[in-house]
Amino acid sequence: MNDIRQLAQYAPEGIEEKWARAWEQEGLFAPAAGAGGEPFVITLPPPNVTGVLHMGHCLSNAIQDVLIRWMRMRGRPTLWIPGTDHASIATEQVVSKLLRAEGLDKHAMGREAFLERAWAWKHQTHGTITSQLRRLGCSLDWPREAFTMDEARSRAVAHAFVTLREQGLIVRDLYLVNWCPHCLTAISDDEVDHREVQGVMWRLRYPLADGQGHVTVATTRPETMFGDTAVAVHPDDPERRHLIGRRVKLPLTDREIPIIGDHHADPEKGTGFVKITPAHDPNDFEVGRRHDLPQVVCMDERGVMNEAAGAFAGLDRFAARKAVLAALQEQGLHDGETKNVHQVGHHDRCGNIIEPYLSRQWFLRMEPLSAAAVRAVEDGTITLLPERWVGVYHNWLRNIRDWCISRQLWWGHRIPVWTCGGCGREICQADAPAACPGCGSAALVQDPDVLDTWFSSWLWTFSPLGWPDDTPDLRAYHPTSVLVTGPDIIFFWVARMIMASYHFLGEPPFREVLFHGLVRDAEGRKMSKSLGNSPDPIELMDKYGADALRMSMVMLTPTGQDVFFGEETLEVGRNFCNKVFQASKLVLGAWDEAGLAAGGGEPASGTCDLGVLADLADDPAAAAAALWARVFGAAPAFAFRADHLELEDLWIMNRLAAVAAEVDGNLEKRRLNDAAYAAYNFFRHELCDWYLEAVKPRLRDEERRREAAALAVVALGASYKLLHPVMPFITEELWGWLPPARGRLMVSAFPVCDGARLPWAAPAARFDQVIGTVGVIRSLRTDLDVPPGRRGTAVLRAADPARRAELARDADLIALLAKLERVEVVEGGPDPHPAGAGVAGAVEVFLLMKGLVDLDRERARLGKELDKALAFVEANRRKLTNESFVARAPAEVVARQQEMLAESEARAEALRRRLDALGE
RNA sequence: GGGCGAAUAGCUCAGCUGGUCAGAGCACCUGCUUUACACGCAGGGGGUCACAGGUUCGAACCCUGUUUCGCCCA
Repeated sequence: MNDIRQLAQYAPEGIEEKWARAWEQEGLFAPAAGAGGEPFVITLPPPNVTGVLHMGHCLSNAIQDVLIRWMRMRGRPTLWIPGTDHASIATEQVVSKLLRAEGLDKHAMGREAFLERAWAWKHQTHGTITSQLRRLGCSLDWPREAFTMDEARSRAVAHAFVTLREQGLIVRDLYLVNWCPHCLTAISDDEVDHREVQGVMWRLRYPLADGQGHVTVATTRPETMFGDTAVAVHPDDPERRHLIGRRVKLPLTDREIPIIGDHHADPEKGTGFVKITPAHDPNDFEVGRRHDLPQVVCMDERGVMNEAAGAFAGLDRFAARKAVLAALQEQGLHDGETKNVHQVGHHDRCGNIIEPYLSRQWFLRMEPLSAAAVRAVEDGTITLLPERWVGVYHNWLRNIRDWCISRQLWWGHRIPVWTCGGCGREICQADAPAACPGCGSAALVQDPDVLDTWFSSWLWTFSPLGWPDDTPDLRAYHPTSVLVTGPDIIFFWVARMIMASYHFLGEPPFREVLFHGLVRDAEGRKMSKSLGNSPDPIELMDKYGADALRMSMVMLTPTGQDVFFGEETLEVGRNFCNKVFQASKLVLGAWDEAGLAAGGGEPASGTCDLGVLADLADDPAAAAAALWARVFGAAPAFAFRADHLELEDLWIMNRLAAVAAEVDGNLEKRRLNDAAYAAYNFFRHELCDWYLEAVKPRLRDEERRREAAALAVVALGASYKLLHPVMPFITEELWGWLPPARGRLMVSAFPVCDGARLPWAAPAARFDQVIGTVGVIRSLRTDLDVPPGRRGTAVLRAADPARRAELARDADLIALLAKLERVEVVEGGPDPHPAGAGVAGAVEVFLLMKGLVDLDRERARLGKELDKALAFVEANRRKLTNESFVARAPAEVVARQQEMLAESEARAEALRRRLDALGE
C-alpha cells in the first residue's frame, strides 16, 4: 500500500519491521556524537542466550525503551547496551538434554566436546532473542552487544576473581553447601527455594550406652542418622541436662555417640533431644564446629547412601528413609510420629530437594563488600523504586552470608586457579600459566569447576564498557543511570552489582533501580512453561502489533505492580493505535483540501517547551505559530489569523501544554503508566472527542479551515512525540505523513511544559462550560427518549450577564456538539414547559420537548409502564407485610424481596417524574 | 518464627501532604452504521473504601487492634 491513508484500519504489518530496520541502519540507536549533557545509560539485564523472549521481558524491555527513547528525544546522549547471559545451569541442562535425546552422555563425551556442542547451541539460539528484541522496537546499540562469556567479559571475570583472591576475599573451604543431587552441583543460598511441605516428625529411640534406658530424638530426616555424631540437649534443660556427658548407642550401627549440651536444642520443640548430623544439616554443622565433632558423610553426591550407612548403602535417600524406619520399628526403636509442616529447600532451577552436602568449594567473603552497598542506598546515592524494597535490601545486606561461587559444571567461566603437579603450589591468575613459577613444572591442573553465573552478571554495568581496561566508554558511560529489573533478583543481582561496582570502581553502578512486577496470567498465576499459560510474544506482536503490546503493558502496569495479562488486554493498545491512525487520516485529508504550504525544518532532539504558549498568550496567533515552530522545527509557511482562532483552538493548545507537563512529569517520576494514560486520555478524549468534533464544520469551510487544520496537525505532531516512547512504530510512521514533519520523530524534541504555567485559563474554563452543558443535554436526550434524528431546542438560563454573553457566543458550538437546532440563552423567567431540565455549573439547562417527541403517545406509553410498575410494587409490599413470610422464609430471601421492593418503588417514582415533566 | 506489602465498583487498580474524592480502564446495560474510526460514538447502572475501636471540626487516607491474602527471610 503506497498511501497509508487508503487503509480502512491501521495494520502494523510491514510498518514495524520497516522502522526497526531503518532506525538501526541510520545509526540512531548509538549515543549522539557530540551531544552535550550527562549521558543516560542502561545496560540491558541480559536475557538467557538460549531462551526466548517471554512476557516478562516484554514488560521490562518496554519500560527500558520508554525511558531510553524519552531521554534520547530530550537530547541526552543515550546508550542502551544489549547483551545476553550464558546461564550456566540452565544452559548446561538444556544441552545435556539435547545430547541425551541423541543417545549421548555428557560425561562420556568429555568436557571439550561438550563445550563445543554448548557453543554451537548458543550460536544457534542467540539470534532468536536478539531478533525478538529488535521486533519489540528496543533501541539498543547493537554494535556494543556483549555476552557474559565472550572474550572481553571472560577477561573481566577472571580479573575480578584474581583480584578478590589476592585481596584474600575469595577462599576455598570445606563447607556445608546447598547441593543439588540432580544437577550434581553446589548452588548458592539464594538459589534455594524454601517451600512449605507437609512432612512427618519421627521420634526415634537411641539406647543409652550403659543399657539404662534410652533417649528419644525427634527428626524429620531419619535417614541421616548414619551421620549422627552426637545428641544434643539444651544446657539449661532441667529435665534432661543431667544426661550431658553420657553416651548413646547409635541404632543400626555399632557406633556410640556422646550427649552434649548446646543451645541449638530447644526443650520446647520435639522431644528436647536433637540428633546432631554435622555433615548433613547446616545448624548441626555449626554445633559440630562448636563441639569439635567428627563429620560423617553418609550419602554421596547423588543422594545415595554410602558405606557409612552399612546395610543401607546403595539406597536412594528417600528409599533409605523408609527402610531405616522399618528397621527401627522392628527393633522397637520407632516411637511414633506426628505430622509436621515445615520448610524444605528446593533447587529453584530443577525443583529437586536440595541436600546439605559437605564439600570443598570457593567462597567469596561478602561482609567486607556490603558496607558500601548499605551506605549507597542509605544516603540516597542510589534510589530504589518502589521504595518498599529498601527494607528488603538492607535486611539482606545486614545478614549477609558468604557466597558460594563455584559450580560443578562445565558451561561457564572456569575458575582461574591451577595446581602444580610438581610442587603442589596454587597459581591464581587470569591467563593460563605455561609453567609453575615455583618449580617450573608444566604439569599444571586447572580447577575443574566453573563460576556461578551471577559472578559474571554482577560486573554487568562495567564489563560491557570494557573493564578492566580503562576505555573511553567506561569513562563516558559509567556509572549508568537506571537498572530496570524484577525484585525477585534483588539479592542475586542488584545488591551484588552495587557491591561489585563500589569494590572494583569505587562508584555506584547506577543511580536508580526501577523494579517492575511480574507478568501473571489472567487468573493471577505466574506464567510457566508447565502450565502452558505463557503466550508467545512474537505471535502476539504479529497479531496486534508491537506498539499495541507495549502500550497495553505500560499503560496497565502501575510502577512495581504485578500485571494480570490476558490476550484481550492487547485490544486496548490495538484499538488505540487504530484511533490514532483514524484521527490522523481525518486531519491529513482536511490539510490536503486546505492546500496549505507546510513549512518545517530539520528536527533536533532536545526539549520543545510548550511554555511558549503562556509567554505569548496575549497574541494567540503568534502563540500558535510559535507552537508550530517548536513542534516542527521551523516557522509555518503561512500566517495564523487571530480573528480565525476560536475558543476550541485556545482550549486544545491549553490542553496540549497541560498534557506535555503531565506526560513529562510522570516520566520524571517513573510513573510510566500514568504518563501513557495521560497521553492516551488526551488523544482520545480531548483531541478526538472534543477538538476534532468541534472543528469538523470549519474543516469543510474554505474560509476558515486553515487555522483548524493547522492546529489539528500541530496537535497530532505533538501527540506523536508524547506517544513515541511507548508506541514508537506507528508514531514514526504517521509523523512521516505530516506535511511539515522532517527527519525522524525518534530524534526530535520532546514536548515539555511547566504545569503551573498554562495559557488561556479563562477560555479553557469557558470551553469546559461548553463540555458540561453539552453533557447535560446529551443525558436529557437519552432520559427523554428523544430520537437521535430529531434535533431540538435548548434553553440556557444564567443570571450572570458575563456568563450569558459567553453562552451566546458559544451557542453554535453547543448546538453542533449536542446536535441541536437552536440554543436560546435567557436571563430568567419561568421554567420552559414541557421540557427536561438539568444543571451545568451555574447554568440551568432545559431541553424543550415539544416537537421532539409525540407527547400524547409518550404520555400513554409512560402511563402504561407506570401502572405496571405500581402493580409490581404492590405485589412486593403484600409479600413483605405477610408476617409468616417474613418470619419463616430464609433471611436471604426476605432481604432479596426487600431489595426488589425498593427497586420497583424507585422505578415507579422515576416514571412518575417523567410523566409530570411532560405536563398536561 | 521474623519482616514487608496489600485489602476501594463484577475484574484490575488510581486516589501523592487528612478538606470537589468516592474515581479510571475493562466488563455490563441502553441507543446510534452521524462521509476518521463498530478496533467506533453517545448515554447509563454499580461501592458501608476488609472489620472494630480511636484521634479530629472533618478519615479510603492518621493511630491501635482483628481478619484475610500475597511476597521475602529463617
